[in-house]
Amino acid sequence: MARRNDHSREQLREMALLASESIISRDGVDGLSTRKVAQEIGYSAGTLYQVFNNFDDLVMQLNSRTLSRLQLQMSQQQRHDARNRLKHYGYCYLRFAHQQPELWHLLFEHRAANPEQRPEELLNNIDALFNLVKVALTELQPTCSENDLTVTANSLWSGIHGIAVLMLKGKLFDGDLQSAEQAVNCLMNNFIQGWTSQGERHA
Amino acid sequence: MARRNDHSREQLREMALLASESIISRDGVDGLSTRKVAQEIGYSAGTLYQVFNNFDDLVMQLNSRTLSRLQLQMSQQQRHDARNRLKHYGYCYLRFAHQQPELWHLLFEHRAANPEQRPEELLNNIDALFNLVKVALTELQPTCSENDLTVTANSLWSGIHGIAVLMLKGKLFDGDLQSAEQAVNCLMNNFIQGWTSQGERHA
DNA sequence: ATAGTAATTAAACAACGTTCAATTAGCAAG
DNA sequence: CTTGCTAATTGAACGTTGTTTAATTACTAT
Repeated sequence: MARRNDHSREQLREMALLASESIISRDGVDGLSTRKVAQEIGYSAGTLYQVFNNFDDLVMQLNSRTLSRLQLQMSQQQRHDARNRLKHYGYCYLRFAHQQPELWHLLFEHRAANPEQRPEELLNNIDALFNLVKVALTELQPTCSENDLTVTANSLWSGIHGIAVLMLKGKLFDGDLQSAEQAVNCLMNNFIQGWTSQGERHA
Repeated sequence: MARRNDHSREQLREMALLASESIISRDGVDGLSTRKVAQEIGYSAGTLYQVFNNFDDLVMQLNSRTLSRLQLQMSQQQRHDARNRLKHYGYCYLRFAHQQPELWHLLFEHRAANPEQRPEELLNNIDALFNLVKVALTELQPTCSENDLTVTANSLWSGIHGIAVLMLKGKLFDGDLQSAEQAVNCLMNNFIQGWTSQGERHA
């Protein structure tokens, strides 16, 4: 029996999340289980329920970490030109999905039994990510209304997300990064070209 | 014990797939199980393995049906104008996802343990769907090369797919159909506008 | 009718998330 | 230093899951 003061609750949480990431990188998303995590950190499965509400809670907290890592990668090395910055965001997103397909899959494809218990941290990180896109778009069209901006950012970024999804799904883009990057490039170029072309705005 | 000549193999398959769809619409994707299907058709779980290689095989065959239904919806009521046809495809795709979220989720989000055993029928249906898009794009740019056409169709359709994914995910677009349609409209307008604008092509 | 074949089943297996009574460790008071 | 209380930890149990297999049963052909 592990002693009671060996690790604090916070340490336990940290260990469990770390172990989870290790298990996922070894056995894939479907290889993650409470019993494996428990064994890896030297506790029994029941103890995990002192730290997490349930399995989905563990996954959510894992996703929070993943998302903030992604956000970090995207927000660093800012380019001056808004156009190139948007492209950079798309490539970052894609590269992240390609480098950590399992964590990415868990982040965007996991279905919680009770979606209501999504931690705020995760929702905030999503918002922060979308704001990066909106800021860049604003620079391209300073006169654009807030509402149109939101729709446009949503549309464009959904597109990038779709490319990442289908890249990992494997069939489209031969599942390789380069051809997916080509798709991001194509989408970005045409979308931005259309959006900034004189005449009517298409929000 | 169900009698041996009560149903042919093909009938059994049909019954199982029908029962599966019924279970999914009642209990959701995660409510689908071999035992439930077996019970619903009056056989034991083991018998299913005479008709399906495994659970994933059943899901794949279910997905084939779903996809061909989607393809049917998309290919009917063809509009003459290529631009409007593309939009129609997008709306169809979105509406289908919205009306049958569980089957749609199973179709695009299910991860087979062994992805190699995807039935050809499913792959063919995917190709057929993409061809609709490519044909419409060709009409917009008859001089476009086959390679550029493929990249463009992939990019555009991935974008539509991404919107559908995030609509069902619930957070973006408030999870409602109307605002997702707005996003499709935005993406389509800007993308097509950019792609058909004079000057450089962005494949 | 009987022998042989093939479909069907029930039971078993391993693994899953989750719960809970029992146990044990740590701390505080006497 | 011992005793008693509290709370962390555990192992076993429950109800699931997909899948396999030995035994049984139903049909067919001789």
